Amino acid sequence: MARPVGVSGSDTKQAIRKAAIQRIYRYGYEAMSLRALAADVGLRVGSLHNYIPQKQEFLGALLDEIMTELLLDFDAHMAQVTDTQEALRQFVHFHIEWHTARREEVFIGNMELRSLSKEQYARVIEKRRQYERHLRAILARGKKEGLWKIENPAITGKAILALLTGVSNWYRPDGGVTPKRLTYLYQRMVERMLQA
Amino acid sequence: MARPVGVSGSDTKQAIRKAAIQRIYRYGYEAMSLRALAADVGLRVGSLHNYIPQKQEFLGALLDEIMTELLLDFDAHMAQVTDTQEALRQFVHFHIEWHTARREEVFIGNMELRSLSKEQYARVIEKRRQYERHLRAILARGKKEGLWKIENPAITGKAILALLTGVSNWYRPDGGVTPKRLTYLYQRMVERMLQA
Amino acid sequence: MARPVGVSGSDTKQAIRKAAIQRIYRYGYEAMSLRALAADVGLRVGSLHNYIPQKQEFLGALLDEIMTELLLDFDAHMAQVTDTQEALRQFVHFHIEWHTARREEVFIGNMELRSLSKEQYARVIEKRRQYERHLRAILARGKKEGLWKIENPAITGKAILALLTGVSNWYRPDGGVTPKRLTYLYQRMVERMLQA
Amino acid sequence: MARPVGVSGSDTKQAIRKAAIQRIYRYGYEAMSLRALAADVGLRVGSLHNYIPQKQEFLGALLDEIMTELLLDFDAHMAQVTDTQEALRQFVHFHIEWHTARREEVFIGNMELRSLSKEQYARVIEKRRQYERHLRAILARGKKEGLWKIENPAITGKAILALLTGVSNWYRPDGGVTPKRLTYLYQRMVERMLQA
DNA sequence: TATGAATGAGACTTCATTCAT
DNA sequence: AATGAATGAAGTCTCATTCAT
Repeated sequence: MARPVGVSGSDTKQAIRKAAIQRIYRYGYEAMSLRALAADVGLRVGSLHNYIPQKQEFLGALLDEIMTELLLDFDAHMAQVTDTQEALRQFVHFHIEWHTARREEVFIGNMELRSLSKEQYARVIEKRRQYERHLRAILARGKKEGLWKIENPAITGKAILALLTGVSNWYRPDGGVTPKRLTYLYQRMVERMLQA
Repeated sequence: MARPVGVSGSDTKQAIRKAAIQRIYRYGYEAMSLRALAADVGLRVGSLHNYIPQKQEFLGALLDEIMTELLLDFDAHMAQVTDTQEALRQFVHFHIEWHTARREEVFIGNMELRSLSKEQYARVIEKRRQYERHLRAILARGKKEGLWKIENPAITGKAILALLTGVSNWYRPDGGVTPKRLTYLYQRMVERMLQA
Repeated sequence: MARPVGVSGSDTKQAIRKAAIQRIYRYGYEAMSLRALAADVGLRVGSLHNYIPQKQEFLGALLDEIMTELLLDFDAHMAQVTDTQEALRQFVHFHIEWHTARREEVFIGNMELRSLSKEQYARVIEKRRQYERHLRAILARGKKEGLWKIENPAITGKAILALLTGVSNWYRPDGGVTPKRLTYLYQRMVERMLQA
Repeated sequence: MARPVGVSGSDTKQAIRKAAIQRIYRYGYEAMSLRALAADVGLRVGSLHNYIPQKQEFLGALLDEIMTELLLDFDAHMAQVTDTQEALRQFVHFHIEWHTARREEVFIGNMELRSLSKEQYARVIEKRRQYERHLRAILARGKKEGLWKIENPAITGKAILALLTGVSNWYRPDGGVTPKRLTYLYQRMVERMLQA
């Protein structure tokens, strides 16, 4: 059949992306069949290949985009921040906000690394490390400034990230805790963790 | 064909279990083909079905066993502990130890919940919650005793678990940090997080 | 979209024909995807259907055209020839010339008969037989005139055609042998084959 | 379903090979669907993969086997022959015999070279060239011994092979000409072609 | 005339599973 | 206990074709 009236490929592409994120989040990349994904957006599996020529490439591009957006949003968020203590607070703020607002994406960004090809993995993991470096830089500054007590900066960085990212494992938008409150609680926890 | 000399069924079963854990850990349950698993232990896929009648059931049993062992080991570890502060320290100790010694099992115990059937999920998640309740009980006692400042016990519990469990995402036995030292560092972090 | 400046539909049709011949020659009709063919001439697959409504019909028409041209060119070439010996020489001359100049077309004209529908096959094979009859007629005349020793005219005809057509399997225009020389060599071979 | 009573994999393998040769001969490799091939031997398409893990590899192996057998049979056939003229006669004899007895295999061995991967092609074409070299060696000997008039040995070799191989394009076992008679006719033709 | 969106059929392939041997 | 042969379902992907724009 030809193109239906009033259908734009760009809309469809977005719809596919959204549906894919949902499915990967819920069942995992391997368990996402293209047939089911197509059905989600009202297409037949053959039509999907106008948008997803290769499932594997699609995953790589998706994770790359997620990490790229994370980095860009982070830069924008931190642009004006100079004070180190404020930087840490804003890191927590940003991380919690992003990880609650874009919970699914964040989750698959962490979980489906293992489903990437070697090349894709290298590309995405580098962006992930870059993000971690941002946190470690803040921690290093704070340590130098004598603000915090940090025995092992590498482990402390990993620990804080695990602590914060854990939110995406259980947080539900309708769960009775606002992102604002969540942010506040985690800021306090992190600050206490680093108390001199 | 008859059983080769010197091979016992139980050994094979253990070998399969081990290989399966490795594969699920590395690539995920969906990505583990029984053909490949059979090859790992020197069998053909047909023979595997003497040990794994159903792939799905196998996963359920595996995760159930892991959680059961976790709970049993936990009970044994905590048997003699009465003091609340010591209990927290021992919780961290136990958790870190188990999550470094049995990293792969822990990881798939968290990740592959989504691959379980509804019934399996319910059974396993209940054990998981039970484990969480142990931690929450300690936190509640500490709060009541005025030891710690805990604004939201549920979230604090989730946070501590995320913090600790994160270890299994990056810890490598050959990475220069001993489990003992790791335990110490995390004990300190957790205690500071809860400082009054 | 409108027709780009300076592009005429007829040019495009010729370009498609040429590209199709190349592809069929190299990989075979079944292996020629219309997607790839479209790309060869700078179109998308959808646009191709303005020129090739049906792939199968296209092949039928292509082979029919090739055989028709072969027959027409043959008639033109032989128009003035009356002497029998000269006729054989000119047959060889014509065949070699056509089969080196239009190597790909000749090749697919022989090879892709099996990809035709029954009706197409009947139409094309009839033209092919007609061409064979021209040779057999020459041979028959020569036999009657006592020029050549021919024990089994049918087989001799097949043999000569196989001999000559084989050229299209290995001949390369840049291979160090001119068509003229090639013609001479094959004329001698054929004449010797028929020596009384 | 499990293995039916009285079925041996080896028989099935032979049946598949035979059916594949028939199909490739008739319709070409690209046009041979594994579904159809499976049906030919009473299997479902999935079962075929116990015998044909990869269609492409299967073709490569098939053509390689054909050429290998051709070379082996040739060596056996020529083992006792020393006289040059007799060698040529025996070459024709062998070639005609093989190309009538194993017409389909020979045909696909020539035609489906283009469907091979680069590596497969290299392997098979080398065996083909080896066979050609056998003929060229005979021709060279005859030329040196002054038996024949050969202006361009390379082309003469190609020509003779095309002449002889052409048989597989039209010969039918039930067509009224015995292989013996066919051999005789082609021996005569070839000898005349080379007359000094 | 050209495009892009869609389709349905069918391609090869992988998979978990079954069961006679 | 282990194998090999087979199955059916489903996987990703390709293809020729259609047609509104």
